[in-house]
Amino acid sequence: MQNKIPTIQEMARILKLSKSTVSRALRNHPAIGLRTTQQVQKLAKELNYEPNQMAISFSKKKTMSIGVIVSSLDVYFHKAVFGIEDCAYANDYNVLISQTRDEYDIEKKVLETMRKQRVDGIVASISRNAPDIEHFEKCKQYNIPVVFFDRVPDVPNINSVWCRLDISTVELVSYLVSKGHEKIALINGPDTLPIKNERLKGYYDGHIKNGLKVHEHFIKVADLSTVGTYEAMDQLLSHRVKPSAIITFNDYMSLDAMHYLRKVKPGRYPDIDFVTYSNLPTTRYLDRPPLAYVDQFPYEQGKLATEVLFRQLNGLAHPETTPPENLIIESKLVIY
Amino acid sequence: MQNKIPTIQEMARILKLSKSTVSRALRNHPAIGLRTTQQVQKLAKELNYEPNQMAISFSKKKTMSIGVIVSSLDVYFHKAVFGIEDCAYANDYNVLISQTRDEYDIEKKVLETMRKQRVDGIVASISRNAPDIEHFEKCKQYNIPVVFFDRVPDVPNINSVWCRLDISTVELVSYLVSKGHEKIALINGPDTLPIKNERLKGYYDGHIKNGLKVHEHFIKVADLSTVGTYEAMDQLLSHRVKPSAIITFNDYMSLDAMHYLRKVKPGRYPDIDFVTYSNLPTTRYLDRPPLAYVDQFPYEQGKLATEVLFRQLNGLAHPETTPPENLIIESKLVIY
DNA sequence: AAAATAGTTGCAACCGGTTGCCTGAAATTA
DNA sequence: TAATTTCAGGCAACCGGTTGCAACTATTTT
Repeated sequence: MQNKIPTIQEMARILKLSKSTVSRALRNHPAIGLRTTQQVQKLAKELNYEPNQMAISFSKKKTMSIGVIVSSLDVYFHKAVFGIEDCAYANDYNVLISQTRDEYDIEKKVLETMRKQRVDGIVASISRNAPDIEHFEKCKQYNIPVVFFDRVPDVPNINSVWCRLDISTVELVSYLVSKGHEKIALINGPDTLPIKNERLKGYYDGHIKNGLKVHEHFIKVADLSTVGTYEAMDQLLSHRVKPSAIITFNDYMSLDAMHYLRKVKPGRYPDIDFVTYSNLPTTRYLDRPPLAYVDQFPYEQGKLATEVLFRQLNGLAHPETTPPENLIIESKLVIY
Repeated sequence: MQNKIPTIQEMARILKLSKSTVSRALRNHPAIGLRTTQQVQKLAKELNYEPNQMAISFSKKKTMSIGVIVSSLDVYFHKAVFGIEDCAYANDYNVLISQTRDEYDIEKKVLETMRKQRVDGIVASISRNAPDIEHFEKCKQYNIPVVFFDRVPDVPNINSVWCRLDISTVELVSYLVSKGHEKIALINGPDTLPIKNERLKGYYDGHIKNGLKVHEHFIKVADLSTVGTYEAMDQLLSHRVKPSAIITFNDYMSLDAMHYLRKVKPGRYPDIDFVTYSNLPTTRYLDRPPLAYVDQFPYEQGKLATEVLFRQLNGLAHPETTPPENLIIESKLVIY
């Protein structure tokens, strides 16, 4: 009942040609005559021939697909994926997405799966609690280039694209100072080893630049859970000296922090101004949204990282003339 | 410099065995002796042998991967993808995700790509404005089963998993009535042909059940843009008789509608209660969130759809005893 | 002791393309 | 006219596994 799926050999049989000729004719190989080429392409169209991608991948040792590893497809990385897709599709590549849920073990597993699937290259943002990147070592052996983005491990000799936050954080502090704030707190994310801690650096630099003294108890670290943020807020606010503005690690944290201040303990403390990083589109619907945020341009990061990846892919044959690339883009302070 | 990637033939050469023996030994084939099997597996471990998935896919005509087609990886479909992944990974399958951005042309393109990649099966939520599903026809020829979920075309003889909304919508109306509302509006999504319009049905049924008359001007249709929602709200509120409660198509729309009422035209109209469908986690941070929402269980839908897909995949050899499945799950009214 | 059986392993085809090299015919040049 | 070049197409190996079947050895049965 079901139609047979046409293959090259089938078409060769029909046209009484060899399959190599058909293969070449389909790709407009110059060695094949015009008449033959047209004949073959006509038949291919009639039969709805579609090349078997599996066979091509196998024979060319190229899957024409790249792997993307992110912690989670939240709004932020979703934007990054769009950038990656746009670049990949423009190069006729497919995209395989895997989420690590920020767990090192899952990251190792999905990386292994991708290697076994023989993706041609990988764009990755490492897990927050990955202690190392040795699991990426094997990609070298398999000649699979890797470009890290956004969360970039702090080791030499890798491809990376990331968005520096220190300068914008200084601006963030300056902005708050210009609004009259002098007691500025920072609730940072977990302090994991392989990733740079630029929010903290910018926080210090911003205080120095504005001639403010840093109060160490204004600096808190929270895991990224709601409860963790509540605890950090609790500690922060239980101190004698209370901040008048808080810089939070990201928008999810700012939501929790604001919620704690205004809903969990309403009226207990004077209101506080918030500023944050990245940006959830839904934040703008809040009655009192954060005053400002630092845009980290996830779309652009994803796109750039993929461009780097393709340069590495094309340069695989000449590794000596294709050194690793490390691109840094500047984040931007956005005031509502 | 780079290590060679070990293959079966390489190991066969080292052990002076045939490659078929090595191949079988690696998979614990009973016909292979214990000593040989152990020997082979020992060497495989030493060499870090990893089977070439491309070669396996090619020779078995199975890619061990399924395709997922959704309009966008927003929060809602993101949950669905988790359900799909959980089920797929449990069956040692990989997942390829593609977003259509709700455009028919992109849907056709990604579907074609997946077919060329020879995914073993597809789980799809069709684009909102897809006029038909004929582009899925070719999957039959390629023996690629398709399971539609969430947005299910209303045609016979397909696999589908969806969540009925009519009963919950009746409950939604009843809930609002119990809160004293008698003038209840509905801002629905675009009325596209292939997908059932259960919100509207439930809206009518709910009015009948509660002995309320339906005012046609309380029923609006908006595209899913912010501006579209603003316009619908504007029309709704410009009428002499104003609603005291509004049912919105989804949470994004409720955010825009509330924003319009409270921020764009503040104080102009008496406040209105909102209820909605699905649920953004960030909604709870609003000062006046919707009172209730209808949970559509995207995770469960995704998981169930994938289970159906695997049953279809396993039944491919016996299509006569594997009829299409159509599962319907019940949505649930959740009151904050 | 011959025959049947069970347990191992190898041979070779196959999956559907790609590609280096060869061949034969036609066209051009010497 | 013979030699050379060009053009068009075919042959066969290859990518790295899987699999049906044959073959060989050792053991058991008759």
